[in-house]
Amino acid sequence: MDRRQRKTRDAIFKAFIELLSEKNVNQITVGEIIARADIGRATFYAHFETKDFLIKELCEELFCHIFDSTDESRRDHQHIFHCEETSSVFLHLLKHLQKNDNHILELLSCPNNELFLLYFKEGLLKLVESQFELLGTQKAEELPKDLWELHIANTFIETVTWWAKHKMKESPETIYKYFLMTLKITDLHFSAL
Amino acid sequence: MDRRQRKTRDAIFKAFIELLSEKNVNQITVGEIIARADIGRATFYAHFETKDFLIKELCEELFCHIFDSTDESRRDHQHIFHCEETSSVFLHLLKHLQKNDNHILELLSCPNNELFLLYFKEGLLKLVESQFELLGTQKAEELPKDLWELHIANTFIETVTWWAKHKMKESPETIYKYFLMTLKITDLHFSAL
DNA sequence: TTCAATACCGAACATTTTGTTCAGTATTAT
DNA sequence: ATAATACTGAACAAAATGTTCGGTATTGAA
Repeated sequence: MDRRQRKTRDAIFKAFIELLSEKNVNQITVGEIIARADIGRATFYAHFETKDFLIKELCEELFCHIFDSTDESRRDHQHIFHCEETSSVFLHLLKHLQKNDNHILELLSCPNNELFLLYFKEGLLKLVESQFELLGTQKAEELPKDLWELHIANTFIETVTWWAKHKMKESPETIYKYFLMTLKITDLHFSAL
Repeated sequence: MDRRQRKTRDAIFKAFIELLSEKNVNQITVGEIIARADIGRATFYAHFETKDFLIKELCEELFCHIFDSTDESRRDHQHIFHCEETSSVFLHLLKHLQKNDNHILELLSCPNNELFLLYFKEGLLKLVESQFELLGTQKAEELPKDLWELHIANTFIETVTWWAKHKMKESPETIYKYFLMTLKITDLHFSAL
């Protein structure tokens, strides 16, 4: 990609992320973005058809490396930071998130984060599904497989956003523990519901 | 409330819900809403400041009765349909949803449903919290209480949206079972993650 | 029934935002 | 050097938002 393109693209992303921390998505206009990014109006539209597409591509770019890094077929990828092999891809993900490259967690925890969560969930779901193939079928008769996969993805997202809202005071290991604990519940709690 | 007000308000809600099934939120304009609702432009703005407020008030109105009906202090409310007492407020909720009054499930499962889910979650969370007070503290040392409450609310929403996406073929009882099953997980599944 | 209050109408208007066009300039890769 | 391509910036068209206001219709209460 042309260096100029890369530059303006990043400027737009940066400006947009900044604005997101100040107001919610619907209130951000293209005019504000180009003013902040300091680019021409025509340039913006040369890059993105609409604001929704901007968000979509932003998410793809941000989430891409983080999910790719968990992909079995690309295990030999170069990490930005040193990454010890852990038994769980989820713990792996949490460690990535802790580095907070590109303000991913800010995006996921800002007001009006719905769209970001949507794209994050999309990637996560693929990951969960691929993990499941490795594991084979499990009690499919009782609980639909897709619902179960959905639940794991949702629970991970819920745990991560909770973490972000708590300013990430806990360690990735603690959060991973919480993640497992919310998935695995003692009978005690249940009967009361 | 003035009958005229009530009438236009409902007309706006109805038009908006209709449009939602055809296109996503961002693409719906005020112009389309007033055309469909067959009201004057000024009238719309007399009722709602922006589209976001419209959504907010729509949700409040729709979710109000469904959550109120689970409120302990209002147990003597008149249900729209006969409602046998069940041990679980969640099953109670599912039965309400099955009736599909006011297209609640359509809203929760349409594309760009993020805002609706947000408001639904808000109400649900209050419900869960109130249920928890009755139950007392439970292993608070190990898993933060708020995270646990969040998890129950999220799991319920996830199960319900899954149900809606499946055209609600399953019975409320089955869904309730799934809801409990996703919360309660066997050790088997886990170790592999 | 009468009457004051108020909600709606609808058209006109100002403003904002969106999206396009294009000639000129700057940067890039080769 | 050069051809291709990306950016500029201003002007423009189109669409959407939000406001104003005189006139009309409905309502709830006396």
